[in-house]
Amino acid sequence: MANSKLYKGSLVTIILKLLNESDKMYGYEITQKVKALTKGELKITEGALYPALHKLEAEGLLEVEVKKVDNRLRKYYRLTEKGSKETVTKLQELQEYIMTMQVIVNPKLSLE
Amino acid sequence: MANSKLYKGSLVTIILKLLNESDKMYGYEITQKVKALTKGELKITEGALYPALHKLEAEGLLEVEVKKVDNRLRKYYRLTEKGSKETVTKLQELQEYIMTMQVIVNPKLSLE
DNA sequence: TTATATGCATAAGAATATTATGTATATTTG
DNA sequence: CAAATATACATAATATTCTTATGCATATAA
Repeated sequence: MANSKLYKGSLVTIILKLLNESDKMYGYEITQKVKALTKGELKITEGALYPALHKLEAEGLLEVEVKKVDNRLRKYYRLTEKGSKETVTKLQELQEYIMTMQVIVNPKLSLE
Repeated sequence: MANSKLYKGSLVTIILKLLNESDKMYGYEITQKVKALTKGELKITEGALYPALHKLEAEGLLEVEVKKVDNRLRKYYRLTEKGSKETVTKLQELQEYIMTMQVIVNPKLSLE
């Protein structure tokens, strides 16, 4: 992915969340969407994205539909039911992660 | 570290921030401090911590002072000036990371 | 006296990402 | 019109970071 090492481990969460919003997306579209949303801050590399998509598919979280558009292939991915559930889990984990880090970084905060 | 994969990449930020608050700390103390702050949510493993401390020392961000307490060794680490500067950078990166992820996760937000 | 806590360390392996390629078509630019 | 850039997928080699498993040693609690 990009610059700060903190993004390590976030890719699956990002993919699942985007698919949860957009119904179906193809790989290249995901890279462009993230670049646009983050004003170029975060650039997902193909070497990370495609293997991640394949793994999510193998795990049954995504399903694929191949289409030919403008004489070029597109592999559209969409969440399975299992993928939708996992999305909820991943988003909860992200919120927990953020809260935990806030507590460590801001000594005035504390967890209940 | 622990459970959610999101913590990957966060260890250095955590170490630097804790040392920035506490002046000097030793390894075991760091693991206990994090466990206490996060109510057990996050457990830093020794296999991750000690190599990280050694690396930060090798990079000149930390300096060491060995002390014998109760007949047991303690290696106290404290930030160098370079380490203090890097702490600021790492905390900024954490805030950026959190903002970026919020934008991706919450479609109603956007970056300026 | 046996387990747990304190305190350090490293090696093997897993997981995740970067960098570098490769293939192919479409479109923009000089 | 040729060359560069954009679109679209893919994988292999390498780097980075962490988990798990060990190992050593002393102190304290059960």
